[in-house]
Amino acid sequence: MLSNTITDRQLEIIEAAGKILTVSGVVGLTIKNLAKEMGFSESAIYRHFESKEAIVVAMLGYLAENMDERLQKAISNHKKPLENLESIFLDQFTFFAQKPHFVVAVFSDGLMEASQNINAAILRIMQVKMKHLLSVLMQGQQQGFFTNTITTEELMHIVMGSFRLQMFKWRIANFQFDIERQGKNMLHAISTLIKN
Amino acid sequence: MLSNTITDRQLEIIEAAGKILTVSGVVGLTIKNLAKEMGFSESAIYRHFESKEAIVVAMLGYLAENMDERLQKAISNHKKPLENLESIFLDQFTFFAQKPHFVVAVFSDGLMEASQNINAAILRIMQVKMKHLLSVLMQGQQQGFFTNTITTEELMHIVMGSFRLQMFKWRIANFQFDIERQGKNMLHAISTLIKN
DNA sequence: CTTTACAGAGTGAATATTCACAAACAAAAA
DNA sequence: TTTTTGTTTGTGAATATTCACTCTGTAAAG
Repeated sequence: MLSNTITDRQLEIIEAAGKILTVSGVVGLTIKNLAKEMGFSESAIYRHFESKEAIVVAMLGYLAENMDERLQKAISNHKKPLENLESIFLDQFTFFAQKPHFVVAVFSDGLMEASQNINAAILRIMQVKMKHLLSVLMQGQQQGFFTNTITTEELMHIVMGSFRLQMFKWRIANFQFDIERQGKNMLHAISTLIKN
Repeated sequence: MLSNTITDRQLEIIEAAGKILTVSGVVGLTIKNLAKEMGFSESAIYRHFESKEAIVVAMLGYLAENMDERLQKAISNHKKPLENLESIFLDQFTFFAQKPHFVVAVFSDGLMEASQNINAAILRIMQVKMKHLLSVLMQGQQQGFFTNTITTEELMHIVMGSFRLQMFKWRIANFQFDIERQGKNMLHAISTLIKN
């Protein structure tokens, strides 16, 4: 849980790493490129992080924290489950639209294979998302808004799968279409399908 | 369409590459490891392929051809759309259960970033799958078996997304659960959801 | 005077690829 | 039958490049 009090410089580096990810992908994320982006030497990077892995882990941890907070705010018990589901998705799409590099980071296997720590960090992000999603879906089923013909887990699988595929498409299209618009369409289709 | 008549040795190398992918992932797929797996020197690889990229492209092309044939056989106009949908999925699960390395290859971004040719080869595989899926889903909608509340494309997105996520889960679980059984469960959930 | 933040030069390991060369074999020529 | 010629398939050494990371020095701020 150790709430990493990240320095300003570290945050700058994380953001530079993000920019590189967006433009050049995982293979482009090298210390050399990172140093160039920061405008100083390679060795200087190691003043602020002990390893490249630490940079990526910090970045993913930052995302996980951020996402948890955002989703918590997006969901409310006063709203109907369908509205909450909508909020989750819109929140995600808006967030990723602003920071597309996280799409590369989270949905990239190149990263996952790199190290166990990174792997774990990515899974943690997925779990954050699933935690909120599960609670909303379950509530929806219990209150009779969503279909009960399949289990909550199955429902979540389908919803998550659609979301991830949407992100994948956006990514291979080089972020060249409006993810918020497309995402809204997809969300609408899913809603139609799972509504009672 | 130049049907690459692949030599026996080339096929052996492709299969060795597959084995490496399953065990060590994309990062483990080096010429050195490939040579070790084949039991001869690194340079000998270049007797059979002009580059590492060519090996991967050949491998993916082989998969695409294979998949197209298999799916064509799996689908029949005499069967009901739901049965056809089932056949597609079961065929896929059985195939990937036998050759798990293709999961690594197809669902890996590390590979996609490597080169445009590889990228295109992976997309071609997706398109093969989507071609067959779309026809079955459309037929099912026209004949009133599947819901018409959303478009065929939206339907396909949801179905494909669920399939891909299933594969992802299997992969990060290191192929340690029965994909055919789990896949069948997921298929059942989807069927329930999209049936009229 | 000590700490911080950087630069510059360098290290070893890993990478894909190329090179000159050799063994095995086959077909054709003597 | 022997000799010649060419092809296939391999070896081992060397190539240039890239990578994450380290060591040493230095200038400035506290």
